[in-house]
Amino acid sequence: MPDEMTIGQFASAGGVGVETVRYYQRRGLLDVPDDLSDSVPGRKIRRYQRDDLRKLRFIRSAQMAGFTLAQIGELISLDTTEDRKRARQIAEDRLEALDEMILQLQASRDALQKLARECARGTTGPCPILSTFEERE
Amino acid sequence: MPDEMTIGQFASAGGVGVETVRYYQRRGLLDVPDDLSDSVPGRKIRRYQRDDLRKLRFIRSAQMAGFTLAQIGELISLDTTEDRKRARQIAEDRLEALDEMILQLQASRDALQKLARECARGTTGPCPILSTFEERE
DNA sequence: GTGGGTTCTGTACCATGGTACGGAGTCAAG
DNA sequence: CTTGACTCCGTACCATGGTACAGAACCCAC
Repeated sequence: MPDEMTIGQFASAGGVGVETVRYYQRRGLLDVPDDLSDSVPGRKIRRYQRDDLRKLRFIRSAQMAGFTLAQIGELISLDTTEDRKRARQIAEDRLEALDEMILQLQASRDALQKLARECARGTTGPCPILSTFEERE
Repeated sequence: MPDEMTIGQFASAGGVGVETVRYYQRRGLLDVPDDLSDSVPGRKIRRYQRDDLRKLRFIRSAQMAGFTLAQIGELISLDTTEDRKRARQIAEDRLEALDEMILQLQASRDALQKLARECARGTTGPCPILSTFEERE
């Protein structure tokens, strides 16, 4: 992976499509690099640095953690500010939501496993799909 | 909760809005009850039964488990058929995805907790937000 | 028997997170 | 010095999962 990347290399290094990179730029999550009119004069194509990649990967990870793009935007802008309190607040809110989500998912997981087992037992008649998710509220 | 419900009672018993019920009907996930022209002749307003509620709650739970409405539709239709194999397949696929999701979420959880702790320690300077999600891939 | 709150039907609109496309410019290899 | 791949920019389109009307009919209470 070269140190200066074109958008195509950058996107695939981050595991996304070129269009997605541009979308994140439109959303203000990634910034558009070097103004390409100044600095290196002969250059009309933008280059992306490792730092951009770091940010892009952050976006993907945070998304996996259930943050929306809007929240991710806030996190990124907090990264450079001094507002520790706000950053911590966001993290803790998400932490709480995440814990709840994990519990919920685990319950669903168990229900599904039960379903798979029920389905495995015996070979005729319908599986009790609807009842699998019942009485767990 | 009465045994025969109007759509409004039905929706709130299921924890959704009336429009959502209708949406699920349009999607074919819930069926539209008794044709209201035949059966009880004087009646122009549909009634929902406990069984419908069971289905509605199933939909919500399955959604929580990460199923899309399309998959849920398939599950529901399998519930009454004999295709145990297919039902089991779907359940197992989702089980796998769910396990992965839970792991991912737990990793994110840990990263976030770390972030919150970092933010708590010391009161000045930015929190290391971006780096929190780093090097865990 | 007249309100006011539901219901029914249809169609329109919304947010989120992308994906696609057209047309022009750029760049590196042969 | 052309050709083919990639970039830039704008705008349009997409799927998912709803949410919001409008206009008419209904139903229950007073």
